[in-house]
Amino acid sequence: MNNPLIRKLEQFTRLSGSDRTILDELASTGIRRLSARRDLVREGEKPRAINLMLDGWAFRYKMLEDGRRQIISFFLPGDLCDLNIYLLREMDHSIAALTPLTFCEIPRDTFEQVTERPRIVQALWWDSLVAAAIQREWTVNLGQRNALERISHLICELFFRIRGVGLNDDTSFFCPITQNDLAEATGMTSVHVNRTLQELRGRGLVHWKGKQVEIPDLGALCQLALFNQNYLHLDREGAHLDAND
Amino acid sequence: MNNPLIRKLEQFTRLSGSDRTILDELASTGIRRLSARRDLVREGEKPRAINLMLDGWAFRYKMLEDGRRQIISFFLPGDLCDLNIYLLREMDHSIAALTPLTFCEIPRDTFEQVTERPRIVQALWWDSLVAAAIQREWTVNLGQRNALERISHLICELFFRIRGVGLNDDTSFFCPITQNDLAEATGMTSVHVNRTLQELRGRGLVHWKGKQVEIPDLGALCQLALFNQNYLHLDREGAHLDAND
DNA sequence: CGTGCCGTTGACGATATTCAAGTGCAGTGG
DNA sequence: CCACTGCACTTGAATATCGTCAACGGCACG
Repeated sequence: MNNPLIRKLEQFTRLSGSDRTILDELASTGIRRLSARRDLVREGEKPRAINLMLDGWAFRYKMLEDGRRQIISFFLPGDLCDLNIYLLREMDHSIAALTPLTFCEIPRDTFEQVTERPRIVQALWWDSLVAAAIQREWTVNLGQRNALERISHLICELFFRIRGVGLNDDTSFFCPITQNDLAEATGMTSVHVNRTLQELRGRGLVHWKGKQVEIPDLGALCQLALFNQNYLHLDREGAHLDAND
Repeated sequence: MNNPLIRKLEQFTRLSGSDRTILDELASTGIRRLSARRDLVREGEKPRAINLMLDGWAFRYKMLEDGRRQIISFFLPGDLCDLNIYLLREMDHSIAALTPLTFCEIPRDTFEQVTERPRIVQALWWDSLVAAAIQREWTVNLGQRNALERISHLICELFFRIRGVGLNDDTSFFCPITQNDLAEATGMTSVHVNRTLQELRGRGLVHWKGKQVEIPDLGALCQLALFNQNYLHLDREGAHLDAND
């Protein structure tokens, strides 16, 4: 099986054959499927297990009492949600599938097996530090960037992350986000998202057709978005841990 | 010494005498002082150590190339920044003192001593899960709430967090944030922050005089802010781990 | 007694929202 | 095959929210 978690972690450090075996076992326990737009996890529930996304996209969201909804983050294949989440009594947010989704629920005990593997543990730490950095960058995005920059920045981030697990296609990638989702993720209305995408299309920076997003000139888009990829920590920072086999 | 980290962690679980001794030793190594508005950590630097805030406030921030600045989070006494941060090659954000600050730099080796203590390790995990939840809530705040709700929500959050380490004063607390800081934290201009605070004052919900913030009716403020404290996980969720001594 | 920071105010303008209606397209079922 | 339905996307006009610019007052500090 093609394990996107391995692919992602190897952006940090090269894993050994036995490391990969362990991660493959991890990713084959408790596999579940869910159709699009269904909740995997609901706010208020007791957390059950660690979820690992294998195929398809998902998103974290939170609703306000009056019905407003904010998408807090996107989960791509290879993404883990909330290591050690079972320490909490109840979830403070929900997670839903964006597409038909294949994921696995890793029980606490199973997960603790990988604790024996220092290289994997460090790679997982790297991953959660990056996840935290992404959340911080969303704060910056929502707080400081205007509509055009904000949408552009999100597109850049998704492209780099998708490329990290090898699911891109040169200058384009499959992106199942609707304009309404984009609105909920960027804190704008869908009307304004629509107009902003038209502006990007008009400038020749992004061609979003259906679920395929093409970026003819990534450099130009990054510049417009004030996108600095440093927060994704993609420069093989754990190279000194590389396995030799 | 009155260790605010202990105070904070005991919102999760009761610690034993020896747990507290270890945390007191932790909080007495590498003590440093910094005057207000100076950087503790700069974007681009190699991370050195884990920082623990002991006295005074600090904040994380990030600057865009064109000079715009977003405050990403506030650090109060007892707050730790970035466990395992030394896995990263360079910092993707900066941290500065908001007031004259006393903090300690905990080297990697020193920190790893506490790994022997399962109860402390779990409490630290709880703390970092809460920190992540706070960052998510900021995303919701910036994305969905309007100016009045947004400022109110931030005030509610700060009050609950300050109360968690016992630094509040019944219905008020010391809050060294200027209107300009508030603007950078909430993604508004300082002019609009000013007008929003006047509105809150006019409604009798918040009296912000100098560095003292009074909240006459916390319930009413929470209601206006659509504030739900569940994300702070303050209900002693680790009570089953309580030490007996 | 300046100097600088913080808070405050007014007038004006830009950015984004609201409301309402309409298009195109894929999927469903007669 | 075609009507029907629902969803995603699109458009226009009116409006609200928030930003910009510029100026002023109070207060602490040197």
